Amino acid sequence: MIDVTDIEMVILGIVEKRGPCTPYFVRKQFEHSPSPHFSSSPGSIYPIIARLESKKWLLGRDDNTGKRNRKMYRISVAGRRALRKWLTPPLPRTAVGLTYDPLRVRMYFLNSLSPDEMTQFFDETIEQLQNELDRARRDLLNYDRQTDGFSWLAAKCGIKSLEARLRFMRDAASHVLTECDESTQVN
Amino acid sequence: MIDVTDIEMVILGIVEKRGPCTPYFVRKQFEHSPSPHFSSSPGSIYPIIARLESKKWLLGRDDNTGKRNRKMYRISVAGRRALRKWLTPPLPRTAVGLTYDPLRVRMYFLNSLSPDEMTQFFDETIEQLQNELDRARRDLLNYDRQTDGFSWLAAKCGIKSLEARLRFMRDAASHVLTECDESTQVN
DNA sequence: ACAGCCATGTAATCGGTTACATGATTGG
DNA sequence: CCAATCATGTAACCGATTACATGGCTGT
Repeated sequence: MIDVTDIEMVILGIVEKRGPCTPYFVRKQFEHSPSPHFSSSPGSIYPIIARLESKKWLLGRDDNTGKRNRKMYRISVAGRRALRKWLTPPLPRTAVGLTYDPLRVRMYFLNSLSPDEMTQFFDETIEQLQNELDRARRDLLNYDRQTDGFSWLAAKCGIKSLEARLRFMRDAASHVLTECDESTQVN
Repeated sequence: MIDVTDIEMVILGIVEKRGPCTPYFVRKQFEHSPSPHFSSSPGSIYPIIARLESKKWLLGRDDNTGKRNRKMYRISVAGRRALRKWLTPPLPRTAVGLTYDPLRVRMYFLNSLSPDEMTQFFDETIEQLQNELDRARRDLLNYDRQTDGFSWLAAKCGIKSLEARLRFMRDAASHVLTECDESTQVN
């Protein structure tokens, strides 16, 4: 019985940030997001928007300006209040503390691999990370820092995070692999 | 219908890493983990261990050596194979790409706050981050780098990640707040 | 004509968690 | 003796996702 979920607040935030919009538009925002965390499928978005409407945080009305049958949603005062509450410290520890990192958790179990497989692990993930970083840097160019300052900032934050992981993996690779060399020499 | 979930592999990995153990022991590992991502409650752990047993990746047997009624689980050959497959590149994009960061996503919506509230946001989260970092650094001392190299490495990775986030938040704070000052002066 | 996008929604499922429930052992 | 910890498990729930289903509009 959690108060609010992150995906609820993200959807609410999108409507607040981009102004009144359709569920379809929200869906596209998720689809084009560089972060793959949330699904952009209709079955994921529509029920949550319905929930937000039942909480009276989003107000929906049928929009018949065009020919198409579509529904516009705008944020309510209560919705804005909920969003600001979610943004206001103190944030829950789960929001500030260690985030979940699938790479980190794999590293924890890496001694289940042979030295050769470890080498492969580091080589390939470093390359994949480099690709992700390149992509993120290209994405950053899509944001206009002047008009969309916080989108730019969040994107930059993602890049910094990827950079840190890449740096760590490079360091770890050289440490782990030289240690393996040493033990090979001893044997 | 996902092949395997991360929590399954983490439990499998713990049994592989620490040797045959009880569900209770696995539970305590989660409980004492610095990463709060997975729940350590019985209702979370026991069903997953049962699932792993039904997949024949874990083999359980009643252990009556002591007085207590407990069940020991060990990893099977197939289990070890599954674990190594999970660790072997190419990893899924979701494992290598941008991880979900509750702080980053909040930053994306930060223009919903007033300048004062933004200041508060940065000040308090920076302090919370510093606390988390201190805690993580203390935790690192519990790992013996020699005997438990990859546990140490993973912990270090978590620290590096926290450091990167803290650095970013400090930078962002000064940038955002000086910009606010400028617009105040202009008005 | 028809592919592809706009646009909306539902049903079934799935994985995980909370809350509940039980009892034995151990240390102070 | 009593609190804390060891130790196991189940039932109900919950939120999110996949897969399914429908139909109109648009550009080629």
